[in-house]
Amino acid sequence: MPVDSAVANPIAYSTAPPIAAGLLAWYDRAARRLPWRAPPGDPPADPYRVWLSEVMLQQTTVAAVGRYFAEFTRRWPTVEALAAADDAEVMGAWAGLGYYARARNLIACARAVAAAGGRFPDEEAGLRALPGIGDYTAAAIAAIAFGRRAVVVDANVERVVARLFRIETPLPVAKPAIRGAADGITPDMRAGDFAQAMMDLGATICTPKRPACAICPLIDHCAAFRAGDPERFPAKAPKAARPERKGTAFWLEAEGAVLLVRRPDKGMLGGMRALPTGPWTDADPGLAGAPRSAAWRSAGKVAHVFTHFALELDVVTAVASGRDAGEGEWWPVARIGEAGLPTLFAKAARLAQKARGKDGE
DNA sequence: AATCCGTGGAT
DNA sequence: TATCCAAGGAT
Repeated sequence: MPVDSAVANPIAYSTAPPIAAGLLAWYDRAARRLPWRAPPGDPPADPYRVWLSEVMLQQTTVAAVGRYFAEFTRRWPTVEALAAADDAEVMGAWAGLGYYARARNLIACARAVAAAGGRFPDEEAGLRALPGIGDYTAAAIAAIAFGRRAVVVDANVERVVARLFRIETPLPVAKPAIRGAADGITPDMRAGDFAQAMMDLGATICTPKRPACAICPLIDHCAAFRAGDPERFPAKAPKAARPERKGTAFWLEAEGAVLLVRRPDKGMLGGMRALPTGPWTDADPGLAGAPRSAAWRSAGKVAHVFTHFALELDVVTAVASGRDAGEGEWWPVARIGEAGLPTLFAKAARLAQKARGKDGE
């Protein structure tokens, strides 16, 4: 197939449309070197690493992904190794990275691929059918790991394209038009490099605020630059206000261990270890939902902002005389850092321990 | 189709 | 400090 030669030949853009040609020439000079990425013009990176990085990078910055990618590939170097891992180990390793449905889907996807022989599908449709792989990720893996021509549209591409063509329609209504425009500039050759070049451009030059148009390789093609208003694009629909909720987290200690629970798979922080909590509501729920009645004392409050609401969590502590089976999981306090708590509960745990330390000990 | 789902860095 | 926003997906 011409796919392989397209990937292997770094000069294959010479006959590409002008925008792609200019962008690929820039990419050959300026590509960011990233642990999961093959250098420009090189053969594609390992599909497992491409897939893992793409899932981690969903709505997540390159800087945040770095050490998680290193740790995951160290512990699970292949898709078969990841498929064989315990769920709790993987969820714990993901703790702090956010959007935990990604970790649950990551496990399911690894097992589906391993069960099918350990090779990822090399076309968009097959990839799209796997858990946690949507339109963007399917296109990205097909292009980056397999050299397929695919229209890869993430938030960077949306911004670059909206500016190039000065698309006035606000997101998300503009998505089909933006995808059509992206299709129109996607070359047949080096589709993976082109996709990564668009994302590098969006991340380093065509930034949301104060884009560095003076050094942009596409300056001669950009309608928004010509009009003098690139920062206006992409237009976006106004977003809803963020409500505030209140809740209580319970730190129950007995014999040097603290009671942890596993949250339900669906909903906030699904599938993660956590401190027991009551409801998260408009009004302060007090001690509703306490794992048992006890002399609860407040250690203070933790503020945490999620995507669609802000939470103020009152952290209360108590010491129990003994452990009851079936309440949850009694975790050694001294090793709480290894429990894989999401950030909200890691903050709450720090506060609880600080308060307990003051009490005496 | 609109809503739900985390976190931390940049501005 | 408050707001924005990032290599989106599932329902």
